[in-house]
Amino acid sequence: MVGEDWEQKLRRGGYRITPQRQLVLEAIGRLQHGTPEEILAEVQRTATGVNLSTVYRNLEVLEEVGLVTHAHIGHGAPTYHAVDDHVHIHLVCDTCGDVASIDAAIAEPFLDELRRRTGFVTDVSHVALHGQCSGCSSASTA
Amino acid sequence: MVGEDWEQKLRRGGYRITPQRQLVLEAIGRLQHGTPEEILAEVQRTATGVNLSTVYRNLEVLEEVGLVTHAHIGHGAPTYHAVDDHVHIHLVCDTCGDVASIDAAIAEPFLDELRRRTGFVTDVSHVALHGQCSGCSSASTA
DNA sequence: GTATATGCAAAGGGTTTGCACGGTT
DNA sequence: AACCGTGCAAACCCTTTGCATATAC
Repeated sequence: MVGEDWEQKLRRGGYRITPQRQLVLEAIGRLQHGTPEEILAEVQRTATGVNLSTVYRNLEVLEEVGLVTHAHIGHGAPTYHAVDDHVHIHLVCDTCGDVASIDAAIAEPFLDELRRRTGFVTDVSHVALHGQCSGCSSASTA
Repeated sequence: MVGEDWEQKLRRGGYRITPQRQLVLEAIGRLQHGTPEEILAEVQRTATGVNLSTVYRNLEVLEEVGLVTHAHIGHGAPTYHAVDDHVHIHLVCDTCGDVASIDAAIAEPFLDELRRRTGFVTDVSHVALHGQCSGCSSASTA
């Protein structure tokens, strides 16, 4: 579930290994992706005492050591996911609210071109595209 | 500055023409892009009495009738801009915080491909890419 | 034993909403 | 005159922070 080296990564960053950190990491692994609140809910299925602010603090730490990332997929809370997941792009439908994922490879040619032209290096896992999913766009065209 | 048909667009949507709506629209035109707070500040250079909640309500209305759009470029407040601006993509540097703009045309081939493969229709003006600008990425590679 | 991490509660930013008044149509 | 829009203030959501306690090292 959670790789063997997560402890290494934390220690290398000067952080301690705590049950809360492990639980947060495992919760993300199980959920695939989730907001801080959702992650807390998942963590609390195992340990009810864990606090929201602990989740926030640990998400920050886990992100700093490269175990998780987050993407902003809408007006509300960001979504966190494990770094070792296959890298994907979020497609957020602003009409029905659905969030789909697609393999990030599809964007590589574009992002390469972008880097060539501007020097900008895109964090692929952080990409969220807004628009309309196929269902909603055909409904509004009809 | 503000096109001639903005009144038309509002009326067609069933909305009234008010000084506040005009001021918000003009402020966005002058700023090119800005958060609700920044737009309020610009509006208040002309009319001090205008309220933040009025700005929020009018941004929503102006967006609904197609006069402005917004993009989320970071953890904080969204950025609004006029629709008749040349359409651009935001490149947000997560290291130095700089936000660059680039003509959206560069993404068209990718977005076309995306639509072909998934049916997802992307709102181009709403795209914000996170990563590192050329300065920061060469600094961290060096 | 010491420094870091946690829980709790309060504070903080950004945004929305209820209500009475004022302005557009 | 009717209804929509505004200002004001309170409420709300999400996130951060101060502080005392607990825990990993």
